[in-house]
Parts: sequence; structure tokens; C-alpha cells
Amino acid sequence: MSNPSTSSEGGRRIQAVETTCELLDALRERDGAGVSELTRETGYSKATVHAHLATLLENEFVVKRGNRYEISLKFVDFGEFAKNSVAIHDIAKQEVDKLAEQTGEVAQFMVEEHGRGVYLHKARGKNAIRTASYTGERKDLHCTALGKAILAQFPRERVEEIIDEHGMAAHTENTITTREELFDNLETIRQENVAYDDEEALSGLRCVAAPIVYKNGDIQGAISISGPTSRFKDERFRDELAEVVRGAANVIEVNSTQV
Amino acid sequence: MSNPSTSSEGGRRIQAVETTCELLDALRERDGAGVSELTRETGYSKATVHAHLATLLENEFVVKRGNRYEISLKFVDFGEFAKNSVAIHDIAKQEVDKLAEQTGEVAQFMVEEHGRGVYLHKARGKNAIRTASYTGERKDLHCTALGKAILAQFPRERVEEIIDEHGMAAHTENTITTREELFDNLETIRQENVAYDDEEALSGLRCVAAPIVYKNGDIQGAISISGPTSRFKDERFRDELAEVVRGAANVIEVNSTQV
DNA sequence: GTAGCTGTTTGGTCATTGCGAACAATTAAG
DNA sequence: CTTAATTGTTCGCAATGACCAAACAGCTAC
Repeated sequence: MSNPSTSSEGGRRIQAVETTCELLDALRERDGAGVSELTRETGYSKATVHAHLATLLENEFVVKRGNRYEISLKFVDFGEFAKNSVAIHDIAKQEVDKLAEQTGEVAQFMVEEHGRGVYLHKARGKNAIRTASYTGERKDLHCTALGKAILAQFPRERVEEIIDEHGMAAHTENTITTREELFDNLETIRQENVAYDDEEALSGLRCVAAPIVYKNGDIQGAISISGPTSRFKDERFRDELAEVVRGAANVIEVNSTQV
Repeated sequence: MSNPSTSSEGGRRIQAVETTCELLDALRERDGAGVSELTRETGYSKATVHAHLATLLENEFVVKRGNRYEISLKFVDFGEFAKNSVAIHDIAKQEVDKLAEQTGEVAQFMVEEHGRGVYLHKARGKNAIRTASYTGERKDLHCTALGKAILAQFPRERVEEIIDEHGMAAHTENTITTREELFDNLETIRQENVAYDDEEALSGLRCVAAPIVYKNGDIQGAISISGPTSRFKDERFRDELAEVVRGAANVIEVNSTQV
């Protein structure tokens, strides 16, 4: 039923829109930029860049501060809207907050989009370490517990597509970088209903995640607890925390406004 | 030095980009939409709408779920980025949280952009009422305490421009709808360094706001406390709460990473 | 099975995009 | 203070490509 195909489909494109998207991405990448800077960066002529920015400015997707153009706060509105469009967002947020409170660690909530994982909420308990992830960050799925919990619910063919598009870049020496290893891991995850990240994204960081799945098999996302390896020893890591996360995921599944 | 002119400037525009912006706005307005729906809504041909959406999809600014296109979570990333570009965001957020904790009411933080106010953070204390405002919401400046606190720092000519563009729509019978009244009020605000909203945005709701200003006169935003008229009686409203908000604004001014 | 709704695709034309280059307005250097 | 080197803005022109109309396909419902 759902058709979230990852591969780029055929059909016609609007080049001017393509250009504008590139400019927006460039503005996001850098901390805003001037016309000349963008000209050098993107290869478009100054006149072209200028006209695009003028249009984006008029439509308030961009702000002009002196001679610099920056991503506008309109994106905050749109982003908030998109976040709330995620059916389970509110309940997931609640449960993540509870998880952080209960465990004292970092709890997070992720959803898949365009073949990557998007962090939608993060709560920090009393002993929580500072993780680099931030709300809205988009990260490859193969290298986090959250991502693997999501991938485990996808049909193999879909996972292949995603890897074809985004690869399996290594972040630490523990990162899974071969398909064989990944599919083995995903099978285990399906059996245990929990995904582990043992310093695969960042050394010193461990993570337990549970998928949030509807009865019809549609994957909705995943939640996790993260912390330092020193506090995530085997007993607590594999049993206690795993159970807590699974429980929270279950609460979300039950309470979510289902279709 | 700064050049945040409100009026639309001359120069060339890219029509295709204009079209895409309209489509994005329409997608935001509705809860996502299909091609035919957008065709009716915007007046563009089906082929045009389709091509634009295909381009936006490829650039991941939009998601396709079945046959509906929706604003993507990429906007969350961009929005978060834009929020953090506001120099005083972090410290303001902290102080707003404290305000809510201390007073038990709703505390908020607003910044100006494109002649309107954008809510950037909201915290709810123990007795806080449910206000309709949400993070990212863009609201006319004349009808809230936050907005008026901001307007009070602008030169009169700039305020005139903003009113020319956005008008002074009435939300309650207390809303300020004439320029004379507004400029009188702004003068008082400048003297007291606090702005009041006495059921001007929503009946039953009162609000105290203080502007956040740098030494060079650049206005950075405003923070506020809101609550029911029943709890915001004159003594507490005009003295206690006003002082608390002013104090918090001052903390932000001092602690902000100044230029 | 037909009718009405979707989304997608295809030609063709005219407007428009995008470039080069000149102009203006700052800033940096001498 | 003058010159030089940036920046942003505007203009004219040529070729591209954006837009529409209409045909096609896929789905649902009646």
C-alpha cells in the first residue's frame, strides 16, 4: 500500500527548482552566505543566484541580514508541522521523556524518511552524557541501534535499496560495513525485538533500541536509550535496559492513534 | 548597519521558484495533498504541479506517502538550524524555562522576522493554562505583549512599514487597531521597559513581556509570561510579574554572546 | 463493466531562465 | 585620500525549458 520508494523515479524535473534547492542546501551547510560566496560554491552565475535569493526572500524562506542570506525561521514552522504530522510523535515524546527520567540516561526517538533516520526527540536524564545528535539530524540507518531497529522491519529488498543509495560508511571499528553482517544482525533483532549498538556509531557509546510497529507491519519508528559503555555493562545492557525500552515501545504502539 | 527592510524590493524573480514556494505553502496549509488537489488549489496545470513535486521530492523537501505529498522532516533539520542561528536562543530558552518554573505560568520567547513575530520557545509551569501558540508560529506584532515589546524598539518609520504590510487586524475588542493608539502604547513601553497585553490577543488572557536589547540598540527579541486574567490581577500583573520578566530579559542581555 | 476519479506522460510554444558583462556600492590597501 | 579589489545589483540577449492542453494509465466505486 505505502509507496516510499527510495530510488529516484522517472518524470520531468524543474531545473530552476533544482537550483533553488541547491542554494538552500548550501545556505544550510554554511551559516548563510552572500551572493558571491554562493556563486563560487554552486557554479551558478551571480545574476542567477541573486534572482533566486530575491524570490526566496520574497517568499520568506530566506532572510537577508546585511548582505548575507540565511535560512529563515519559516522553516521552524514547517518543521514543527512536519514533526506533528508523524502520527506517534506526541506519545513517543512522552515515553522518551519518561525513559530518560527512569533510567537517568539519554533517550531518543527516530523515524525513517528518504532512506535515512531522523531524530525527532531527545531527552536527557540525570546522568545523561552529551551526545552529538540533535533534533532533525538525518543519519544513516546502518550505524545506530535506532536505525537497525527500523531496518529490521523492512523487507530485504528495501534494505538493499537503502544501502545502494546511502552506502555503509564506517564510523568506528565496530560499525557494520558488510551486507552479510547487517542482515545477520537484523535477523537477530527481529527475534529479540531489540537492537543493540555496541560502539558502532561512536566509540564509548552503547545503545539499546526497540522498534515501534503497527499490527499491519508498518514500521513507525524506534526509541532508544544511550549511554557510556562503562555504565552499559552486559547485565544491565542486555536485560534491564532492553526490557525497559521494549516496554516503552509497546506503550507507544498501543496508545498511538491508529488508522 | 542592518538592513532588514520589510518592503519588497525591486529586481528579478524566478517564476518557477515562486511556483514551488506556493506549492510548499499549500502543502503546509493543508495536511499534504495530491496532485489534483494542488492543481485546483493553485491553478497550475497538473503537469506543472507534478514536475515541481517530483523535483522537491528528489531534493527531499517533500515526502510521498501513497499519492499524497507532504512537507518532509528535512524542514525539522533546517528549522532547528535556523533556531540555533538566533544568537540568544540557548540562553533565552534557559531563562524562559526558569520563568515558567518560578511563576507556574506560561513563559515564551519571540523574535522578529519579516515583520512578524516568531515564537521560538514556550515553557509551561505548574498552573500554566493551555495557550494556542506553538513553536514556529508567526504572528502579527501589534496584538501581543511580545510583539509590542519588539515594536517599541524599532524606529517609527520601520513600525509604519510593518503595519503597512501586515495591517492591524483585531483579535478581541481590546486589540489595538489604530496607529495613534499603538504609538502611544509603544512610548509607554519604552518608558517602563515592559509591555502589557490585556486580553488583546485572546479574551481572558493577559501577558507581560520585556524586550531583549543589545547596547547598540539592536533588538534581539522579547520574553513574556502569560496567564488567565483571574490570576493576573493588577498588583501581581503590573508589579511582581513585570519585574520578574524584566529581570530575566536582563539576564539574557548580559549573558548573550555579544558581537 | 462503465464512469469518474486519481497520477503520469508527452509534444510544442512562448515566456523566462541563466549567462556575460557592465554598473554601483562597499571595503581594503596603498 | 586615492586606488584597487571586493562585494551586490541591473541589463540585454539567446537558447533553454517551464507551462499548458490533451492523451494515457491505474485505481475505486457504483
